Amino acid sequence: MSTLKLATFNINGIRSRLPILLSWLEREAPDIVCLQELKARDDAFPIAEIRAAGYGALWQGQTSWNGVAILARGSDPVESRRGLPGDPADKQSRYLEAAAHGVMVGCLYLPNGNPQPGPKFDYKLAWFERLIKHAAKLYESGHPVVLAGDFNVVPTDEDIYNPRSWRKDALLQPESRTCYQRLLAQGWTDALRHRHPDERIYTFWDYFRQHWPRNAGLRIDHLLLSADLAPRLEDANVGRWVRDLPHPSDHAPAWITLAQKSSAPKKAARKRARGKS
DNA sequence: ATGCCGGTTTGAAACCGA
Repeated sequence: MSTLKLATFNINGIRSRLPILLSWLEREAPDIVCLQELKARDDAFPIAEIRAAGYGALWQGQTSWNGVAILARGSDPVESRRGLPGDPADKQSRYLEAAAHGVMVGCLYLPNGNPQPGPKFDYKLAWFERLIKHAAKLYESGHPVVLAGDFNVVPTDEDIYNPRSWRKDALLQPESRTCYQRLLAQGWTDALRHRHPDERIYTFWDYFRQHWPRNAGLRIDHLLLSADLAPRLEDANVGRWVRDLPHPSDHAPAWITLAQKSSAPKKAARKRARGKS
C-alpha cells in the first residue's frame, strides 16, 4: 500500500443508502471511512454487509437522526472516544474517534444550527466550543490525527455557489465561521482547500431547486490534518460520481490520500545507496 | 428562494436536515 485513502461521507440514512455505500466502497476502496447521518439505531447498523465488503466498523447510532461510524478496510478500528467531552447531558450521536491504519481519526457531525438565532444555533456553537477544546488536545498530542466529517460550516463565500440566499443560514453565520477559523488556527490543514486553493469545490447539493444539475453546491464536509500528517498529503477531492447514482445522498464523499510514512530503515538504506554511488 | 426533496417514525402527518 503506497498511499492511505481517507474519506468522509454524510450518507443521509445508512439503510436506504446501503447500495450506494457498497458501490462506493467497491469502486474507491478507501482505507478509512467516516460516515455521518446514519439515521439508524445501533441494532439497525448493517454490519454484516459492511464486513462482507471487507471493512471493520465502529458506530454510534441513534433513533431517527444523527449517528456516526468509522470503517477501516481489512481491519477493526480501535475506539479511543465516543462522544465529545464537556457535556454529559448531550445524548446526540455526533462524535466517534478511533485509531486505524496508523492514524487517529475523529469522525464528527457538527449540529446544523438552523433556525438561527435560537436554541439550535446555541447548541451548534456550544458543540463547536467543545470540539475546539478537544481538538486542541488532539493536535498538541503530536499524533497523526485527521478530523473528518460534516462540519455544517461554509468556511468562506468561495465555498458556496452564491451566498446571497444563504446569508441568514446558520452555515454562513460569522459565529460559525469564526469557530471554524479558530479551529484551523490551532494548526490544522484544511486538506481540500490546501490542495485546491483557487477552485470551487462542493460536497453538498440541495435535493431541490435543481441544485445538483446546476452545480449549486456548498463545501461543508472537511478533512483537517494535524502537523504530522499535513506534509504527507498527496491528493484531495470529491467523489462527485456518487452524487449521480440513483437515490443519492445530498452529500458526496470527500477524500484525501496520504503518503505512507517512510520507515527509518528504508531511509537509511537510501542514504547508504547514495553514499556508495 | 419560503425546505419546493428525501428519510424517518409505532403506521399519516410531522419533524428533521442545510
